[in-house]
Amino acid sequence: MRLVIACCSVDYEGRLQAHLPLATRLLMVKADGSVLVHSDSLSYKPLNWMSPPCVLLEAAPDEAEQQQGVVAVWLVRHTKTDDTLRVRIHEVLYDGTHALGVDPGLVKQGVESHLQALLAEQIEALGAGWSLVRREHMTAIGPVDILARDADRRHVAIEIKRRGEIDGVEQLTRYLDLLNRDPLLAPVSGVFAAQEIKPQARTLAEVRGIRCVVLDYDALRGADHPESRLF
Amino acid sequence: MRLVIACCSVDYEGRLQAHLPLATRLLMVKADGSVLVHSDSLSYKPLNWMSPPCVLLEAAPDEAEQQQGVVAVWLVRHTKTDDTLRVRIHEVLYDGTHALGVDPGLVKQGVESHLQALLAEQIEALGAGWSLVRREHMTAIGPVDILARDADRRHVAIEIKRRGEIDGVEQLTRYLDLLNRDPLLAPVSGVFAAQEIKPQARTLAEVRGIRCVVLDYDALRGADHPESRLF
DNA sequence: AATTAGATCTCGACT
DNA sequence: AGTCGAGGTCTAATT
Repeated sequence: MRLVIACCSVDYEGRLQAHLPLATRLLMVKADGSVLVHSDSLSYKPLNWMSPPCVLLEAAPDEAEQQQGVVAVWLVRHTKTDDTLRVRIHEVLYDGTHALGVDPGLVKQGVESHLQALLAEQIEALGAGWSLVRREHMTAIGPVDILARDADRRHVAIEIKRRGEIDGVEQLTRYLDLLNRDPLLAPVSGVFAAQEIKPQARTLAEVRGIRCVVLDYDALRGADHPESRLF
Repeated sequence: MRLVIACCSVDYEGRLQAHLPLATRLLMVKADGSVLVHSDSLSYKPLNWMSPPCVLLEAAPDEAEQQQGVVAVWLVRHTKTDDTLRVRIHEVLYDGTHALGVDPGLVKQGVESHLQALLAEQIEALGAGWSLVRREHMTAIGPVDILARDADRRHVAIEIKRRGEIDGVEQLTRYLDLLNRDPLLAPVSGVFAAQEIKPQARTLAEVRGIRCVVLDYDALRGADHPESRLF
């Protein structure tokens, strides 16, 4: 990884056009050729960047650029889309290269798939006498997260989100429309389950007769496998 | 901005739990206190991070950590949510601080708002005799991008996206349902306009009688204001 | 402060 | 290669 602290201006042209006026920034060049331009605040997202696969060409400034004080020009070009990033460097304050090696990568816990697994194993948390039919029940327009039966053995389609918003209700509605056309399944009711449900989503769900359930991840995990924490 | 190249392991606990095994990485500490952990590949996104507002506490390793070769521990805590990032440093390969100053920020061109402005000014691009009623026409569930009239003076609601996907069609459908209940406006037809329309979105739109239009940003810009390019 | 919709979304999984 | 859905989404704009 090459790190350069430089006073520079940056222009991106590709899916849109973007311009960064002259200022001091961090330029990060990664082993895969990708380039990130970071300022000293507003974390997470670079001000400007180029994703791999791309190539970095370091060129000499032309006469007009030299007169404006440009000492080097980086031309970064995406090899598939021809998006380009042009960095005009006026002053280099630091330039260092460090060997980092391959990263073993991130281990995650607590995402939607875990919620789905936990709820499937504890389907009776939605009501006494409920039973699981299957996870990822396939339909013509995609898989329903969980298909279950209530205490009266009637089918229930369950859509699970970490954050329940309006498009999740729309998605569940499409599944319910489809499932209710199947005489072997109908009538199928709906449950919208999430760690957090937005007011608009709740309102739309209730209008459509879909039950909303707020999930407590820690409670589900604790009740199910108290010993299974990764950390 | 402080840059540290170090062999380290990282643990995040907050909205989920995440663990990074021991490896050499770049640690970036910004002026606002935020911390980013970057590897040498997979651009754009840090492996792990902490957003402001947060505080970095540099602590001495405890005995168990010392025996594992930990020479320093960074504890980064979000001051509102209590999310924490724990960086255990085994070896420091570089540690430098650079003053960058405030960044003047990014200037963009070519995003959805530009598309909307261009199409509003050239509404006749959708058909001869069409006229603009207004942009951002307000409804009870939010603003419709463009409300127009066709050659027969009938109302048309236009939803604009850079990439047209299924949720955009759902959004327009909700607007149309609502607008068609207003006797002063009904009947209102729909146009789904985007630089790119996904097949599923197109199919759903056509089933619902919504016309799909693919927008050419360069053509719209060129036809309207050939002299107004920012670059 | 809370909510909504856009993003050069990115990223991974699956077809 | 394209498509779809999730994300510690992030981020800016608006209420």
